[in-house]
Amino acid sequence: MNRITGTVREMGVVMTVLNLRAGEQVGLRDVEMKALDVLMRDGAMSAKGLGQRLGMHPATMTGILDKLENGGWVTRERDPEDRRVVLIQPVRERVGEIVRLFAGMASLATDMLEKYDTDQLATIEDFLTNVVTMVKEASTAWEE
Amino acid sequence: MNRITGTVREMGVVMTVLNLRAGEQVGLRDVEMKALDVLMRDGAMSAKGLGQRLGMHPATMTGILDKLENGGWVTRERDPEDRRVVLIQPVRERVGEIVRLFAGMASLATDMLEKYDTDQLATIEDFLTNVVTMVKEASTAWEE
DNA sequence: GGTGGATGATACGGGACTCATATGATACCT
DNA sequence: AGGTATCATATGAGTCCCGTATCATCCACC
Repeated sequence: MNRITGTVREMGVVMTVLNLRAGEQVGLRDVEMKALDVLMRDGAMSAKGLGQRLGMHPATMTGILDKLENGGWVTRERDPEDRRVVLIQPVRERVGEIVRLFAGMASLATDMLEKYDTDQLATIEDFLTNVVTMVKEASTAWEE
Repeated sequence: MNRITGTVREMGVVMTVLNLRAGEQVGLRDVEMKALDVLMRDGAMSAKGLGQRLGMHPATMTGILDKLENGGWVTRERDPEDRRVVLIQPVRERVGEIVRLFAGMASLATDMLEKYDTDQLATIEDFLTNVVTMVKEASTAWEE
């Protein structure tokens, strides 16, 4: 179990590198790709909502969204329900570039997962879910 | 298994947020904490070696190391074997601050892992190891 | 054992990023 | 209708990142 924490730490390092490398392929930063990922999975949301999801300062979001909008990754539109709010829509065809970027890794991943039986997959999924909730708790514990 | 990839993606997002939040507690960035983590686990190494481990440009490393040295996180010393090389030593007492920062999460983690039996732990560890090698391969595939 | 070409780290400067604060528009409450 | 809260953005200061040039050092080869 100590080996597990060591592997998790190493995973953190290699994922940082992965995000760096992947980002330079499309001219985006880690947090910008994460923004697109969230938008693709959760759908359009307000600039503020997206900023909270990513832990970014509101003023920083403006800059990020300017860049993403200029690059054709997202569009901005006023929320008709509340005209103060700007809804961010991902441009799905464009974001497909990133999906293709990770296509190689995705196929490696499916190959890798095929080696596990159903019980093992359930264990893995349970573990990952636990990690996500744990990390979320730890993050919010530091909000001031 | 599609749920697993979704959870992994979400894990990427929450880890980005975690690193952001943890970083602002000690005034460091993601990559700087990763640098310290690598130094703590692998021991002292050259500036270049560390830069390659983290996928950072050499010139960027100089700035990062200046900051880490000023903050008392690391020391620089010439390698007697090859006087071009600068060996980076982590200052262990100081880096302990970061360990303490994650102490809460670490204890949550051990609690969480206790719920799994030996076989399940082996599965988890195997999975994590596979992820690390997979991510490494994907990263190096993009080097130009 | 001296010389030319590699290699490691850093100085410098330009461009990009991040954020605190202030501003303008809109919604909500009474 | 008036006052306050909320959302996004403009602005400017500080920081970060990297391409290039530079200096010191090593190594291979003669």
